[in-house]
Amino acid sequence: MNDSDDGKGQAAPRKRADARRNERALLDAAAAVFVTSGVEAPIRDIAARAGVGVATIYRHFPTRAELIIAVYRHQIEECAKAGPVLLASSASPHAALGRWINLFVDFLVTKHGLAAVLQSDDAGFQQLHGYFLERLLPVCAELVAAAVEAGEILPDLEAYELMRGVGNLCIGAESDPRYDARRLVGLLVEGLRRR
Amino acid sequence: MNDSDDGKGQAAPRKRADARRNERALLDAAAAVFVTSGVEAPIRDIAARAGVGVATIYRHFPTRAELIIAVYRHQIEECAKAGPVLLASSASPHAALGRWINLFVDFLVTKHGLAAVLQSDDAGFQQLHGYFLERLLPVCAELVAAAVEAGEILPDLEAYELMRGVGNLCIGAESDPRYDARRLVGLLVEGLRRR
DNA sequence: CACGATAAGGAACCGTGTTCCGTTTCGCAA
DNA sequence: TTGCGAAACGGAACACGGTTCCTTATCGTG
Repeated sequence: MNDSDDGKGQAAPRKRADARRNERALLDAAAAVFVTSGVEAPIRDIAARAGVGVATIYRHFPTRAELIIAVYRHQIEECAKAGPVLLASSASPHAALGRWINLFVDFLVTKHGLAAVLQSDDAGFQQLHGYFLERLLPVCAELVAAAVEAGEILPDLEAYELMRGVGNLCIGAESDPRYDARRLVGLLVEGLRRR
Repeated sequence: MNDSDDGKGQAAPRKRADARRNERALLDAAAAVFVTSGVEAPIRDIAARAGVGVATIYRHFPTRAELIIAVYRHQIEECAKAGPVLLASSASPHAALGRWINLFVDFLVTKHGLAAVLQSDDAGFQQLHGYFLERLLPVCAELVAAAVEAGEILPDLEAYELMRGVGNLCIGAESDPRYDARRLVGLLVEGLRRR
């Protein structure tokens, strides 16, 4: 990744030093606040923690989704990259799929409120949903396809539906000790299996 | 937990006629608005539709959860009552469990936003969560127990977890044609099966 | 019919997201 | 080093929805 490349691809108009400093401060502050108050924490809290005004957040991250993506982009990349690795190193495609989904679940469950916001039908979060899909769906689809080809699972479920289902199962998992999302996801993956 | 009866019925101190009229109007208005705008529709919308002031809603239904419960109470009762019936009339306990869960899913999926709000960790909705649990968990538990006893499913999942999982899978199902909650729930139930 | 209790209505209040605008800071060049 | 225009900033102001408060209207009984 490039230091001043925002990932949009075109020639970046060269940002001012204070802008870069603030962006960094915002990312750090957001990460910290997300941990304690969840990804829906008030904008003002994040701004305060970063020592900037609210408008500065909007300038750098016009939507909350963009801020969330920026904070977690690295971890999401990691997860995406793990797919092919697991496929190559596991005993079977179905096993790889299961392990990869565990990775995904671990990520979601440890980010307070992320799973919920990911499925929100609020317009501002479509971006977030879109980003996750764009980045992780191909990986998931590859694993599913491999498992289908190996005859381990039935070909009747789209990878999209699987990912949404898994995401849904993770909602609220961090705030209810009686609810173990991992177990249910495991059951779901088990249910895919051809019998 | 409940002082004998948490319903409306018995020792009511005799309400005034206009109060009863407004309560009815509110229930009708809420039902209509829930259909078009979901269960999180603005209070003011419901008040306007019923032709009353906002305070009147709070007087009759102090929390949104109470309003939602009042609107859907009848259907929830129906669902609860269907459990034993299905158990008696189905070929096997596992089949009965599957059918009953389908009923539950159908109910949730057709109530815009209800599944989401059901899992919300917002304090005001704990009541709603609590009511569903209180009413439906015993039914589900009975079906699960029967299936376990018949040796059809493994005894390693609490009915609570199953219900929460099913509820979670229903989130957002009404607003995404690519996502079929019924199918995923079916897979989950399939995953329960002993193999 | 009068009067007290019950209920109604809507303005006001509060917290949070979002926008606007005057002020400050930066980076460049003279 | 200083001056200047553009970039960026901060916080007040606005929008919106939930919740409360207080005054007024209505009910129903004596």
